[in-house]
Amino acid sequence: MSHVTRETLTSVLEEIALLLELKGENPFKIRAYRQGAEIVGSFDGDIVARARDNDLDGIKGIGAALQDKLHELASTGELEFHQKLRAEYPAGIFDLFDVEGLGPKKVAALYNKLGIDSLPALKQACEDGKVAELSGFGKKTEQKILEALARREKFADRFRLHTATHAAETILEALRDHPKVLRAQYAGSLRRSRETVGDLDFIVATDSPAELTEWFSRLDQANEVIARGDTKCSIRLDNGLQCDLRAVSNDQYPFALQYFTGSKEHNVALRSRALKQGLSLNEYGFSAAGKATQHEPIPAVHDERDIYRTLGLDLIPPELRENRGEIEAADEGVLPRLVELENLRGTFHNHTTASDGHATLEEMGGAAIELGLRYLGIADHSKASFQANGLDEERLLKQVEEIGTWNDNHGEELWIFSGSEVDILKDGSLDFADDILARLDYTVASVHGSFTLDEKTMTRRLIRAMENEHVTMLGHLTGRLLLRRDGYAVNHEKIIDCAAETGTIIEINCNPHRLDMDWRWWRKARDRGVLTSLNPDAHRPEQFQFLKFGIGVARKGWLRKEDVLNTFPLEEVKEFLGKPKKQR
DNA sequence: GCCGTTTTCGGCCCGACTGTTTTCAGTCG
Repeated sequence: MSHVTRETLTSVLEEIALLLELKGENPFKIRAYRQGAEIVGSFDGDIVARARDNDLDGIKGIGAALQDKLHELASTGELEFHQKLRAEYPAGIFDLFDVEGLGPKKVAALYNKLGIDSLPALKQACEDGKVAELSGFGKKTEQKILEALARREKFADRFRLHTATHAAETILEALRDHPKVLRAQYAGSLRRSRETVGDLDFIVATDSPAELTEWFSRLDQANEVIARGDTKCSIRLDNGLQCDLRAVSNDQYPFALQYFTGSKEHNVALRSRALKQGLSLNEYGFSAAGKATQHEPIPAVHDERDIYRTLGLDLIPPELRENRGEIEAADEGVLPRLVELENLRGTFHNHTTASDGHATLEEMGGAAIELGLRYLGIADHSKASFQANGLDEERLLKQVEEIGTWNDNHGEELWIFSGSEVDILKDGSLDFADDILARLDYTVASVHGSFTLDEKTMTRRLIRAMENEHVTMLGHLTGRLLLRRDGYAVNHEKIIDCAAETGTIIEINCNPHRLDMDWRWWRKARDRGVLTSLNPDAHRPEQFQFLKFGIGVARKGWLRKEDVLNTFPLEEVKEFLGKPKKQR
């Protein structure tokens, strides 16, 4: 029996939904499977064990049929219903859904009428002009499919935050400078601080929407205009990133901003709450829902806060809008006061030219002062990371001396903590002996090799490291590189429990390639009493800017100022690091 | 397939845009 994970359950449910769509099944049944996948994916608890034990009663959205199917899948590793559906279509057909402009109806037509079952077959059929002949298709559709196929080979379909943020801020600035724009903001997953984004959404309030969409389509950055109407325009930038503009009236603006910020799941939950109050909510406003018996006046709405207030909720920060308990918390008035960039007083885990950084200790210190930080933690690589010019004991102790000199001269302005990003070796031991580590102010323990251990062994390896008195924090927990490499297998729950027991901090690595540990785990970790540190892992001064991405992760993870070590004043950090780990 | 202080049956979010049509289906968000 193959090993069943949460991922197995969600992907099977999603695949069933797709296959049912191909067959032209009842759309509501299809949605039930999709929602089932969503619920399983974000379930707070060991959903795999619950499914195996047939203990799924009372989970909203998982009815009798899905319970049976999940139980069968979790206990046997297979699901007959799924296998049978799958056998009706070739495997390559799933790739067709990824082509822009192709949905279930068109994919079904391509397969049923032309036998197209793979991307190469699709390309060939378009080039032969066969696709244009199908009813419901035409010359333009055929051309667009070819373009979409070419684009797939050339561009990524998702983008990391530094790329997306840079483009978004440039365009937002231009929008706000436009004389006909009253208010403007970017919405979508970027506003929610997701770890990667698929496209950018801009909302503007204006009295001249058509003029704005026209202007947007002519932006310098627009490599291609995908669509343009009187209220909506989509362009594609040179790097393939799609940007959508929605132009609305000033009255509609808060609704459009709320709606397009999402998430979809959050909005669905919000709308159903509105309906219970006799209100219908969409991207343009509130209206009376159902049989309008006697409708109370709908309160005026000027901004997002008013929308939430009308629904009896505190304003929910965009980062929390994932339908993971934020609506309930807002209802009870117990939303956390989230940490902000301005709360940060220092930062740990930064590199210098001593290992693989591009700036000297003095340059990094100078940049930290310019940023207004009160303290800085240096943590260069250890000797096992020879590819990164890791420090041996001698060079490390020399650096400790240099930092001492810095503190003698500049400590009043910027205090530097001497540390090490010490490698966790394959067996969980550390790259430096305890007596060396004891001479440092702090350490970040990270895995830089032997990534392919199985989950149990990898988890044991990390736990052994955390049990060391001298390990202050764990670096980039899973080693993932977003859009490039999955993290190594590790049992997050056990790591979080161990961090809580041993008093080990888990860093949020703020590098936009990592953003590790993932935001989805932080609320749980926080509730167990685990502390984090927002670490830019800066290899050059500009990379202190990564802190803003880490703040996004922390906020998405429901973290408050008091959950983040580097919001503490210097004296408190010194006191904290001076205490034995267990007492922190 | 799921759900129920309107319902155990009959609902389930919907508006904008494009392309293929000749009044609308499909896709997207």
